[in-house]
Amino acid sequence: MSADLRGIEGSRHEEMSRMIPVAQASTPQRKTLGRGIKRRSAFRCGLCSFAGDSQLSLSMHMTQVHRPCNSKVATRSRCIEAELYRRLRLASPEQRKELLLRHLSQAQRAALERWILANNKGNGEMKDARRRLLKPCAKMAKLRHRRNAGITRRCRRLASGNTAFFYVAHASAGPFRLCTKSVRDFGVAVRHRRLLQAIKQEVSAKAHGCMPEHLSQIFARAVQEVSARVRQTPRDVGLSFAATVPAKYWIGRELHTPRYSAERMEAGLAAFRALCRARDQVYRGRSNRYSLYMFSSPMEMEAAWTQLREEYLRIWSEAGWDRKELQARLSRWEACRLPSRRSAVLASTRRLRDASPQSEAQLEEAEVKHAPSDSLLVSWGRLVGKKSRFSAQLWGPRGSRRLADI
DNA sequence: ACTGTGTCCGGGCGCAACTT
DNA sequence: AAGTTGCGCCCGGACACAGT
Repeated sequence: MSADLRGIEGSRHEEMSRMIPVAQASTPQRKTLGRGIKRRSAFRCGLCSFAGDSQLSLSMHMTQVHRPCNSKVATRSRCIEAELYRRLRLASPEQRKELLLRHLSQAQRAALERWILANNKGNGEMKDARRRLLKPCAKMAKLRHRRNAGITRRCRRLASGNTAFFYVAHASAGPFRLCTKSVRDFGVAVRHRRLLQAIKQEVSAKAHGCMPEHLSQIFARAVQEVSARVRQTPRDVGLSFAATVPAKYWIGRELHTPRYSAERMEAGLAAFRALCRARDQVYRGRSNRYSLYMFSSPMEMEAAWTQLREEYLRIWSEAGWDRKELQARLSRWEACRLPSRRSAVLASTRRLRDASPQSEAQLEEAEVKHAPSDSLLVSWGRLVGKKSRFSAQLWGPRGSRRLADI
């Protein structure tokens, strides 16, 4: 089976990758720096001379061309069928069709189809299908309720003593969490859910590779267009939304705006844009404790958090919430996060020390001096804006030094 | 009584460092 | 080189509680 499909690797992957658009891949602020991947001139492979024009083309290249030929492990990234299937889903239906027709032989198409049928059981929802491939047992309970996906049923006790069920449809469209008003009729909730799904699809179709600040316009337009198309006003379905920005590094969770009804779209989008502006001062993307500080220094992270925190407080207090309580809550969340932030810094410090022997003594001094105390992270906040010796040594004057530059 | 809102939680995916 | 691990990001769902 894999043998059938391996025929597509090599000469064809460049052309394929050019044709598949992928979210994030071309997003300018995303920096890709990893195994054999260098960022400088477009998307260039560090192991050969291949130069792709998107992250997808490069990752396809890495997976297919540099895949070890003796690998027998069927992990997600090692399974050709799963990988091809995953990437095809990133393309639009037209592009997918063209890719399949142009680049796969009949035998390969049949092989892929067999694999999809074997692993997918013809389920409509791709996401659950994918989960099912990975953990067959764990997801079965949810698949039984496939029809209910995206609709929450709530049981309420009425004054008469009887109970009644209400349904609320919800969905995510990028950073926006959408939900509708609760209704008694499940069929109505299903229609609401379809509307939300349509908005979601519209947003994801148009948001490929765009900057986060443009997402708000795309979202607003999607709500308008889809509502007009299905002849249901946002008011009819009681559409409301909240937007989120990632903040796990600082508080272990996302930050979100209050919920805004569709009538207050502009206010909600303004809040979202404000949070984005603060959040996007530093790297946004997948990273771990080792790679985090390749992109932003702790001081930069701290400065971004200070601003993000301020914006969050402003937005919620404008919505009528008590500022002191909000501050207390943020501090509580922050406190829970301090140990892992500290370990990230230590991991990064050790890594930089190993990579930069000439400054070893200085780094060790900094580590010994600061490592044992949680106050290190707290003190960063105070150091922001000052030219601290610590920051100057590790990350250079502008805090933009990377391992690759060392 | 009914509805809207915020919080919390769990699970999957992707990436990169680490270990074998 | 291959496999493992840890973690951030993303998403969906459940629930309690306050407001109308």
